[in-house]
Amino acid sequence: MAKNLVIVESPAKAKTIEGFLGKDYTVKSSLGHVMDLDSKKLSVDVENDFEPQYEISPDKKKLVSELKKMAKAAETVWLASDEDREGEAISWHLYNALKLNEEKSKRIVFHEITKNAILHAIENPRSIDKNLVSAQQARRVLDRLVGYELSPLLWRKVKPSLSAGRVQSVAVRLIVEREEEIKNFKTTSAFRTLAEFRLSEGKNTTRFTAEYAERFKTFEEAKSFVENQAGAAFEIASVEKKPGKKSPAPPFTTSTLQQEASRKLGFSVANTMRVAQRLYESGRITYMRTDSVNLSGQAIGAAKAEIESLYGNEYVKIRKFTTKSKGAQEAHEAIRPTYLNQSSISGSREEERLYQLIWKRTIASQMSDAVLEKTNVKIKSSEAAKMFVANGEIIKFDGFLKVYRESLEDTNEEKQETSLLPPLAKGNPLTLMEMKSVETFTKHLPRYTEASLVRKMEELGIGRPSTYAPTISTIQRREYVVKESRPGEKREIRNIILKDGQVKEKITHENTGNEKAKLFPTDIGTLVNRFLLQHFDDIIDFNFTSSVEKEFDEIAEGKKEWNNIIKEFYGPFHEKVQDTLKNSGKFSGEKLLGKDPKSGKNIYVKIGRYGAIAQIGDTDSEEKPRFAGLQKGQSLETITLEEALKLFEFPRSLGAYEGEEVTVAIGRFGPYVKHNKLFFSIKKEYNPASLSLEEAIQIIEAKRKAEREKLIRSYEADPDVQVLNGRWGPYLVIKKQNYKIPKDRDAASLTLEDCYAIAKDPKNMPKKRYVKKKK
DNA sequence: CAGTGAGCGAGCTTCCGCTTGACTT
Repeated sequence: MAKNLVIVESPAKAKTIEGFLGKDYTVKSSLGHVMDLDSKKLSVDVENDFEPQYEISPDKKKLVSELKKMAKAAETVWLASDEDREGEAISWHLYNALKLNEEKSKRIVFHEITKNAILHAIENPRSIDKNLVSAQQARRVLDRLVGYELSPLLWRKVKPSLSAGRVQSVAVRLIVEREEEIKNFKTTSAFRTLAEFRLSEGKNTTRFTAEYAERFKTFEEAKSFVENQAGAAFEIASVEKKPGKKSPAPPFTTSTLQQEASRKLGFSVANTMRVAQRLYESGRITYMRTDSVNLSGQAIGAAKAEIESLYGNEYVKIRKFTTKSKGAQEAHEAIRPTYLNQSSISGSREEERLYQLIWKRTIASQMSDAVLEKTNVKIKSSEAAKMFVANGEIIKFDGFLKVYRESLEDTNEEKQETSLLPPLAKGNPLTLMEMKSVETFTKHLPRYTEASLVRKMEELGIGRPSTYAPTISTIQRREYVVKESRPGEKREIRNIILKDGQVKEKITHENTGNEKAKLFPTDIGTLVNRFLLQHFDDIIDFNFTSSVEKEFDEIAEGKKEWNNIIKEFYGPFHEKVQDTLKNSGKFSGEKLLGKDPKSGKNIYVKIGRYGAIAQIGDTDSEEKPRFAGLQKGQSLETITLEEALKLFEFPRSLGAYEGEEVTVAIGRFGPYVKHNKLFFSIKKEYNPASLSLEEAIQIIEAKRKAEREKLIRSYEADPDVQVLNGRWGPYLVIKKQNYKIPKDRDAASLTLEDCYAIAKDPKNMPKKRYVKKKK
């Protein structure tokens, strides 16, 4: 057994470090936290100074006992978890879980995974920083108290299984409020007038575009302006040249990597992290969960050498970037290639593309500025009060743009038009080729994508690199928000065109409101947000996290006691929870839509136990109300009385088939046809509202046919065994238990013995995915 | 997810932040 045991957080890191240290060192990883609060209980003693009740995490029991054994045999245990709040707590928990003591254990930290940095760290050990551990404890306890008191309140007042928390509830709030802004946005239009010119004299026939400095509010104004330009004379009034420059973006952090991979490669946030993880594990890139833009000295040196050899010395510019995002803890480097001399790697297509993006961004960050020349030209018309303006931009030196250009963020701002300008001088007469006044509409703020939501959260200091992707998944899994693409609508655009001395009007079309993979709030998300805003606006305040972070910092500095901070928060918070529990009724978002014209009963929509429902009749009337679930795509916000009434037309009888009644209805899994106690789901091609008996029979017969073809083999000797054809190909059933059939076996020729053998092999057991919700 | 879908109603659900797992049916 080695004399020294070093414990880091990640296995990939452990492997690298073991290579640096001699045979006297064994390097192991803790795989993150090893202790946590029991998830089944509150596990915080609110009566007793908020003492947290930690336990060894169930999935870490084996690992901890293994580490304990190794620690016992070792002379010294080096606790080398990351140098931040969470890392310090991990070391402290290891210290306790492994039953270490002061003499036997040492705390070390390093910022670079190089031999020198590790050796230096080992020469300069320290002890565990208890204040930093207390700060982590405060963070942990606060999140538990908020999450585990608010969530059950939601179960009681809104709907079971919901959740709320310091981070996720703010993420949902951002999406809900953006949607409200969009709903309240009033589109207006104005007429932009663009003119295409060329020089009247000389050989250069390059055309260029200029925009008139005023926008017209009405079609009439625009039209009379354009008409007046028909006989006008144009000349260059001024030419102004200004130098400009562009600088490269800093190297990637988790958040910026997620944004760029989304914009440039179309990756979801979760996918980016999955691919980056693989690159990290295969030693291609540095750690992918980081908020640091810092590059190690070694990396900068390698980047410099690479740029020099690829593009030349004039393209090198060494830069030190500093992190400006709130609450950054900087335990790691920026995300960069491990070996900068590899501009590409071989792997899966996704790995190759993501790697290349990281390589380019890192290299570009150490390259020269791009040098630009911006030209602003003003053009005078003899018949107009204001000027036409043209903007040009030429790149005099490309610098970092040779390698990488950051994608533009999706905003509602119009991009300024620039065009390539011919050489122009003051006084040059111009010939008007064409003039167009085009109706343009104002745009609402864009909806969030996964990646732009992460950007916003980082800006607000909410969440951490390790939680961005999981948080985005959580709010979708809870059905607070949905990621969707929606087609836009066609919109008419009025154009006024002046060409060859004639003014014409023309209608063109544009597609507007088209959304791709954007986040939309659901009814539940909107309702929960409204509830939290009404009762706990302080918790979902955008500044809540940053203000508690300040307090955590003071705990870390030893200026405050962690349990006092929690006490100050918990008192009023808990009281509000109790008060809401007692004095506030069900929060269902109930809305009266109108009256049923037939019965005169009220029609409501609201959120029920399983989601959005419509209700006909009043709860307190003698006759019980009837309920019907809303269809996919319908929402409390937008459903009309007519649509709600239609929901009550189910179940509907279509007539008889084979002497049995055929009905159509809508269930938990969508519309279905019922016949002779059997269910047949209705595919999207059919409309359940207008389904005819003929169509229903088609559906029934199609399913029967599939059923008939389902049986591949059965065996007389054992009727419990069947080989069936399912949605994913052939499978085996023995006594209602399903088994996979290995790919190299021919399903149709399996003997009964083969079937038993297949069933015995545990590899063929169906995977029980973590199906938490059974029903 | 290898068949589901309605009435009863007990028991369950939940946070954030560290890390990878064992697979893709």
